Amino acid sequence: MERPSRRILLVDCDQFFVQCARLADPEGAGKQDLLLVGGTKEGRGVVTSASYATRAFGVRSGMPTGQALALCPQAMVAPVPGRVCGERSAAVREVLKRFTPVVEPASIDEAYLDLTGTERLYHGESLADTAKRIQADVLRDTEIQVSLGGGTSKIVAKLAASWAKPAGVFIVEPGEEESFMRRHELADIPGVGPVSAASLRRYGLVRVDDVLAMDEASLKQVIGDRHGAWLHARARGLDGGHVDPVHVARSMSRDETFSHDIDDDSTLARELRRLIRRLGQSLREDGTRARTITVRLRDRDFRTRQASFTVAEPIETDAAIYEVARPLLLRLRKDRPIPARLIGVSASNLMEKQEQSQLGLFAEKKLESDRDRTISRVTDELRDRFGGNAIGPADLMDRREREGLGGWRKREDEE
DNA sequence: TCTGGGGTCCTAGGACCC
DNA sequence: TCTGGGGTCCTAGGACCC
Repeated sequence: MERPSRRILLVDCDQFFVQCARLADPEGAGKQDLLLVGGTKEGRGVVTSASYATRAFGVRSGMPTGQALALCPQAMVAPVPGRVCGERSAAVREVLKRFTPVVEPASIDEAYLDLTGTERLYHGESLADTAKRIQADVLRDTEIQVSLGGGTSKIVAKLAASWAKPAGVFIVEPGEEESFMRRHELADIPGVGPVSAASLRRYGLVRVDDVLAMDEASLKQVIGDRHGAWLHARARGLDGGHVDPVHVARSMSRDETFSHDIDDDSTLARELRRLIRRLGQSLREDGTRARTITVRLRDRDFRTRQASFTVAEPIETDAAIYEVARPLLLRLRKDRPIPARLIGVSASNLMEKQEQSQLGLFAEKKLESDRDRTISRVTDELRDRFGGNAIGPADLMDRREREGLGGWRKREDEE
């Protein structure tokens, strides 16, 4: 028996950061056709999102802002309006949930919807008509313009959305997947980036057509079993993916590119502590703890190095994270002591609080106590109420030192 | 014109255990 | 005294996405 084909939509906000910047600043950015969001004239940023008018000049997102301004000197540069982006993203999601509970946010400005089984509920309405109603509701209730792609798989819906832009709807009917895929180059397929595309090109594989002409066995012989099976399916518009409304974070990270390279160990240590403060607060807000801490440095020459360490018992306080991170930073600096342009810290091996009661029993040394965690939550509340700098990390760390919990602050190299 | 910030997944080698 | 294979965990790096 044949299963009914799935009805999947991808809802994608058009130039999302540009729309948000205009909503955040209606009198300034709101009146600019030529608008770049992200980076500054002087700084090292890149364009996060470029308005459609600037794209006519060859501007693309990901391009250094300086380069974009060279192409389009009249453009206005606006910062990424973080708060507005978060609010509108959540608002769009709420509208989508009115149409189906199966909503999977794929990024801040995209979400997959699975409408399989809603035919009767919507009285046999076509997927295209449902998509148009979603589009109209989102615009009316959030002021955000979206495009929608639809099809029988996530990959088809995703590619269809790019044909729908801007402000359109594009549905690939069941049975039309292969002919739709033939319109594309392999590099258009999500997951085929510049490196894979270049290596496929060496085998004469450029368009989806080139892959459709091959049987799976020959394809596997050329590019390997794993990649062969993967590409064979994608070229036909097939992926194994389901629309999964439950998101579990795998990692959390904070990083920062400096306005000028930093070569001083104590300055780097201070930046690391600032990032850990932000990371720690996010972890606690999320109700998760981490077993693995990774410190990352990007050197002046853009080489990126990282060092990580896994502890037996998951941690969540700034002081404990710093205790793990500090030696990692020292090691990276010792290995290659050249100026750094970026420092980052990430937490992975995340566990929810309920999962972790068994783990700490045999840990040789406690990195944080229940009391530490309570204090750090109180600190979060104070920060929320009185602003980011009300209480510094030193307060907690000094206390640890007084009580002999940490040995890491022996060196006179901080602040 | 020098290259953001936040993520996910995969690979590969070595340690360690059975 | 030498020789296995399998499984899991940790670490480092890289491709890729928005």
